[in-house]
Amino acid sequence: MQKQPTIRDVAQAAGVSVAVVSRVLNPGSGPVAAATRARVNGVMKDLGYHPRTAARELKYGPPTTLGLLLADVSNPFFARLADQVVQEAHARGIQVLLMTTQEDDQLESERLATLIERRVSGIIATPTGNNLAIWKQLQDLGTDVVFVDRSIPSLPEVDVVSIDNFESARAATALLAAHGHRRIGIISGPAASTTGRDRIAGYRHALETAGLEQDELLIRHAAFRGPAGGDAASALLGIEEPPTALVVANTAQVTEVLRRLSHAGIDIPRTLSVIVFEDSPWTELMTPALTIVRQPIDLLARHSVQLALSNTQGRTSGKPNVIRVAAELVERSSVARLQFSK
Amino acid sequence: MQKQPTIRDVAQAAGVSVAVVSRVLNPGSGPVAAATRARVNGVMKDLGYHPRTAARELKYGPPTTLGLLLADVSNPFFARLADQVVQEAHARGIQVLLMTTQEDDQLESERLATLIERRVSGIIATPTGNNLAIWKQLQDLGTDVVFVDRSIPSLPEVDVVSIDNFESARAATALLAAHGHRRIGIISGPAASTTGRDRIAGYRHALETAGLEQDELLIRHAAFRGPAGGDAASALLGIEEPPTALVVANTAQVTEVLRRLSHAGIDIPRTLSVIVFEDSPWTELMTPALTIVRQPIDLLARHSVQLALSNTQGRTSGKPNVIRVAAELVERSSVARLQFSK
DNA sequence: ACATAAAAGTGTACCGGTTCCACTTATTTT
DNA sequence: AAAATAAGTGGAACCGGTACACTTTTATGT
Repeated sequence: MQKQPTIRDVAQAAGVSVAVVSRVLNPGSGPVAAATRARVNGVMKDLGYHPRTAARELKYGPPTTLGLLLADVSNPFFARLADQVVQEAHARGIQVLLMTTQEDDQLESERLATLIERRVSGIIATPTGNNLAIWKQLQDLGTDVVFVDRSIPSLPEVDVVSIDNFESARAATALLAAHGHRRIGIISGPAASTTGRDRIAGYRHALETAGLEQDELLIRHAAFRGPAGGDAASALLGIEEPPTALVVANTAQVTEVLRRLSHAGIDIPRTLSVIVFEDSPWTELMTPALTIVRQPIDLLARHSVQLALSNTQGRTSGKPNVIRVAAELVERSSVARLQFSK
Repeated sequence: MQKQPTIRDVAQAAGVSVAVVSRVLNPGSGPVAAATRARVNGVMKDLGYHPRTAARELKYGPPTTLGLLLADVSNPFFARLADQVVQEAHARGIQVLLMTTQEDDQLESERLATLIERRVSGIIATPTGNNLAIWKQLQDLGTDVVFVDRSIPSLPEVDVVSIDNFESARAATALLAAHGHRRIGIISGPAASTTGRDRIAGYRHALETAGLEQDELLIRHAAFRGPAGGDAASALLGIEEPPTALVVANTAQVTEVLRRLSHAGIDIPRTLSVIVFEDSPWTELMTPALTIVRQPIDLLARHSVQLALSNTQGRTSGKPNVIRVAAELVERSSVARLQFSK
């Protein structure tokens, strides 16, 4: 472990002032003779000098770090979002501080406190729905906050990037209705989540349009974590007149639901048609290949990063941006045409 | 956007010196009267004051940030590793800077430069295998470097945490041999990667022990990215005497391989038994449920974080730590007992 | 050749915390 | 009651860069 050289060590070794070294470090900040520049660069290399980001940041709060606060990263949807966000950020020379909330508001507030102390220039987050005061404070502090995937209705001034949840669920439900299904179940996210609610709304709309009766027993809200999805599936199978089709609109619970269906001996799509909100390569490898709603994660990531950097990169738009990108319904083999049985 | 209050603003508003405010901020750093502490805390809350991490870090390089440099995060294995690492780090009050290399040494070197400038206390990485000089420099600088999953043999002084690749591949191969298979194929990682090589070595050992002939045609190295896995699968199916069993030891290529097998009309396990290195919930939902090698990701994460923080947290062990945790072979239904055909 | 402008380089205050040391006041010891 | 000790607080240097104001050197124009 060697002692780290500072800019003053470099200046001394090169026989120039620190100001010149700083200029070499930041091209464009002032004139430096070519010979001097070369000499300083040589000394920096010899000494193994690297400027400290922390010292730099002290002067002007820097748009060089971005907070990414997700529920978790084990969920493939969030994982791929994180992957894309990191790539987008790196392409702009921005670093990403990754944090998870585990869907816990207490943890969320701790993470947010850390992000405040670090003075990150922007935050991309899947909010739990609480900690309103902190979110507001963040914005007052000038931090660009972007909610991705979900939002908080009582914070309308925050930018949001998500898929069109209403339309996605509507389209999925409509597809099932078009295949003759009259009893269509849905397992969505918690009623407290905007995604959960919006998808249910789209579902209801599709039923209405198709002239189908709405049965509250067919509508299930499940928590994002734990066995909630599986339990909802079991409950759905156990009602008097069980559904012949199911929309699994809670991405985090897709495998739980499928596991339960499998254990219950359900034959997809013969006894139950299924559409899932999930875009893992595995969905195509299943027997049968699953019909899915695919979220364009790359677009979500690109827009999120862009918005999270907007204030600092100029474009101080007055109104909050709400970007809804279209999801794609990919038809495969888990939806059967229902024979009119009665 | 309000102007951010500094410690001096707080001091003035509370009618004390900055030194006192600093002591309030860092309990244990000096005496403060209870009444004063309360007053200062009140002012901090009123002003919405939050100390800047950057300013803090300037004084003493702080063990408060850790770099996590992975190939990518869309691969579920890395995603879950990232998830666990973040949790472990947070539990210790450490933040995680997430970066990806896309398996590209150029990108890797850029990321490493950034990590040096940020003076992170530790780095957990899946190295591409190049950039030896930079890795060495990092260590000289006193950064705790931990390679996870893979390693670089020419850097024996770096800590490594991984599963026992040799033993895992040996056990998987031995299981297939025990089921009567004599033509066992393997698709592993690139020959340049330690995981790729170690797994092949374990495979060879199992064949030897079982008294089976080794056929180089049955051994395939595939890149981590792109269609390499699928191509290897096709090649394997196309040889004169194709295998009756296959070990997919390249986690990143599992779905690619399965997709190709599926397209080729292969019936698992009737015409081909399969064992994959992968532990997604989906493997259990496949038809048939896949026999897998499960990596204890939580252990990998825990040990990695621990080692990455070891220097700063005391324990300046002299020799590099090499931790190999056992992987678990989970038998399900994708391995068939081979009838003696000839 | 001389004025003038541009280029190159220097000194130093500053960013926002932390910490050492000096100093004052209260408490304890003998 | 005097001396020793402890508690509470303030002043200022410092961490490692950046940037402004300023001086010195070199180039340009007529």
